[in-house]
Order: sequence, then C-alpha cells, then structure tokens
Amino acid sequence: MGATKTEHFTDKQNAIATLAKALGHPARVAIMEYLMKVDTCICGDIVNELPLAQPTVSQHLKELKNAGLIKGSIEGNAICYCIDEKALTKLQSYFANISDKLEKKKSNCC
Amino acid sequence: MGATKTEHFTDKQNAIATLAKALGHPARVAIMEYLMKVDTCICGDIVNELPLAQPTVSQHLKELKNAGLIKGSIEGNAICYCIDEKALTKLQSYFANISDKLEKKKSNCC
DNA sequence: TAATTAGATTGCAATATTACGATAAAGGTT
DNA sequence: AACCTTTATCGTAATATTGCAATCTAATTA
Repeated sequence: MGATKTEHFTDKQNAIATLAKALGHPARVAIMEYLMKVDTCICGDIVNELPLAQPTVSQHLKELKNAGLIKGSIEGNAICYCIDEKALTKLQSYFANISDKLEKKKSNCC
Repeated sequence: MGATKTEHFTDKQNAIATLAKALGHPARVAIMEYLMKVDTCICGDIVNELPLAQPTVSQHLKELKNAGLIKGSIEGNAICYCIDEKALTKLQSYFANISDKLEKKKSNCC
C-alpha cells in the first residue's frame, strides 16, 4: 500500500483532487501568485524568486503543468510559463458552487 | 530533505497550500461531497460510503479536521462531522479573486 | 566551433503519505 | 458487570514527495 486508490472514486473527484494536490505546496502557490503578479509572463526568473534550487523549482513547475494549472511555451533559449485559466476556472466554480449550497443550508448542525 | 520548507513562504501561501493539500486526495474530496449531500450531518456512515477501511477513513477525517475543513462534535456514542464553512469560504474567495484578476488581464501571452 | 546560458533529467537521501490489521478507548446496551 | 458499537490510535509496509548536486540537452553568443 501507500498508493492512492483513485479507481474507487469518480472522475470529477479525482480531477478536483489532482488540482488541489498541485496547489498543496506553498512553493507552487507562490509560483502561481508570481505568475499572476508579473504581467508579461516572464519565464525562469521564477527560480530567482523562490528560495529553492533550480532543479526543485523545475520539478514544481512540471507538477503544475501536469495538473494543467500552467502552460509553457518555448521562447528561444528560455521558456515562458503562464497560468492556464481553464483549470483555475474549474476550481473557482467548484468552490463557488459549494459555498453557494452551504449558504442556502445555513448550518443545520454541529 | 523531504520536508517542505514552509518557513520560506508567506503565512497566506502556507495557509492556502494546507487547505489545498487536505483536498488533494479523492477520498477527502468524496468525504466533503458526502457531507454536503447529507442534510443531517450524519456521522460515521462515511465509512460505509467510502471504499476504504475504517482506520483509513478515520485518518482522512483527522486530516480534514486539522486543516479546518470539517469539525466534529460528540453525539453520544458516535461523532457528528460536518463542513466548517469558514475554511471553504477562504478557498472560495481565494479562487474567485484569482479568476477575477485573470479575467481583467485576458491572456496577454502564451 | 567553443563557451555560455536556460532549463530538464537523473539519482539519491530524507521525510511524508496512504492503507490497513490489530488494538485501545469510551459510551451504550443487556 | 459483560458485551456491543463506534471511533481513534498504534505499528508497519508500500509508495510518494521534497530537495538538491551533478549532469544532460538545446539554443545563443562569442
């Protein structure tokens, strides 16, 4: 054991979990926020921005990319990373929907 | 190595990462959705609902509780778990804010 | 073409997570 | 009191994640 039993859950649940997991590390949250802040989606100075070694940052970028939260395009020698809106929209609407439902129920217990 | 370097990131980034991490497993997403679905915040039939053994579910519940996403109250012999709205509101507004900013920028690259 | 630069990949050590059987703890029931 | 029910905890095995030094790859410049 040790591996997540994804096959027992719905695709939607797995999808949300994958996105959430990708944001489940402060470095990756910091990367997302940095990409938000910088207008021109600057590339690998993310490494200079973060308190982590280059291979570590590269790994975090890869995970964000695999989850679909960012996308990268080759820019000559460098690579330009930026936020993929689709994934964020998915998260946003998921939580908006939950909050909405909770609002309507208005704490009927605990 | 192996441990996350939380001390290098802001409290906010760590807070979001903690919440996201807690939802970074399909079983925990499923628990949240079940708690949403069941009006009377029924307790330990979560175990019956999930395809995991009781100790495993108990562990997932503990993680959700530590992250502040759910709260539990003793109900005689059993325990009544339900969603803690505050944490979900935090997530909801975080993603709403990001989506809003992205909307205004409207993809200036990649 | 050689040297440089940007970024990914490899390999490895340290630590964390996932899952569960066995068992404990606490309240309810007979 | 003896027993059952519900949930938590312990111990442990399997696997995943985090982080980095060293190295590799590909484009850039000298």
